[in-house]
Amino acid sequence: MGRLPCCEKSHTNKGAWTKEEDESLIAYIKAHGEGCWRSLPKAAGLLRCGKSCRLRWINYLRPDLKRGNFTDEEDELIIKLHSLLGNKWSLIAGRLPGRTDNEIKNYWNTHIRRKLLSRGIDPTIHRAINEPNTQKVTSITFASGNYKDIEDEKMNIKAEFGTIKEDDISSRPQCPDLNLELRISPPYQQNQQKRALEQSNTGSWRTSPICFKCNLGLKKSKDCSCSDSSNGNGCSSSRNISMNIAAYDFLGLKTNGLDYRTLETK
DNA sequence: AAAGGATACAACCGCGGATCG
DNA sequence: GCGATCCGCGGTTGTATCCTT
Repeated sequence: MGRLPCCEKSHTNKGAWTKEEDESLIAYIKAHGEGCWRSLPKAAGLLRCGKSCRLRWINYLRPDLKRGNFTDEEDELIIKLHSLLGNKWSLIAGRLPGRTDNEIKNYWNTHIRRKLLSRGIDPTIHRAINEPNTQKVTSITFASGNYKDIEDEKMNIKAEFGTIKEDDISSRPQCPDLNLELRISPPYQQNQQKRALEQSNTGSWRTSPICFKCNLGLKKSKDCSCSDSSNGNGCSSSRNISMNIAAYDFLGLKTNGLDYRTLETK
């Protein structure tokens, strides 16, 4: 069964937005707020479909958007996040304040892909192009990370999820470029009580009730395991959850004064 | 200076998941 | 439980601008 069109195509404008249309949209959203995109065009007096309005607002008109060139810092962050998340542009955008998924996607396709290719790296799998691709893996580079911290982190990840094989940790060449073959599985539940006790004593990150998926911004995932957290809220109310320290260290995001813990996912 | 190609990015399209009645 | 509807995402396209010849 096909979907109904999102709007009456014959009565809508397409193509580039005019200044007047922009102004109408901004004025309407300022007065009434975002949301209800389907009815917004009519209410705002725009001959556009709701999706078009939403896109225009989110990608171009929102006042908190950061226009202009991407910094090297942002470049590297995008590469790291892409190596971990793949083409999940909205999740990546959620870690870059003032940037939109569309902008990052375009930037990736026009700049970063080329940059990686010029470095001899396959932008899809984040591996050297001439390296035999026996297995798709997620590569994460901690260029500025402390190696001991990384080793601790690997042990912590193992303890948390119980799914990284011992030889993955001990037998890898000891180099700062961490190449984790991530195996995401239902979290390790057995020690939750013990960890809850630790939390009360130490406040340690390992005791956080927020699951790994939520740390990655995969809220409301069916694999989410923190819905039974002590406050009863779990991921469903975690729109403003700060990334816990472990996760953002793990992602290599704690860099150069940018505190990504404060960022929201959309 | 003009033509053609390359690049950048705004906008569109179709799909899937979430939500509602 | 099911269909209808809405929203958001990722891929793709269209077009303006820049660059090269």
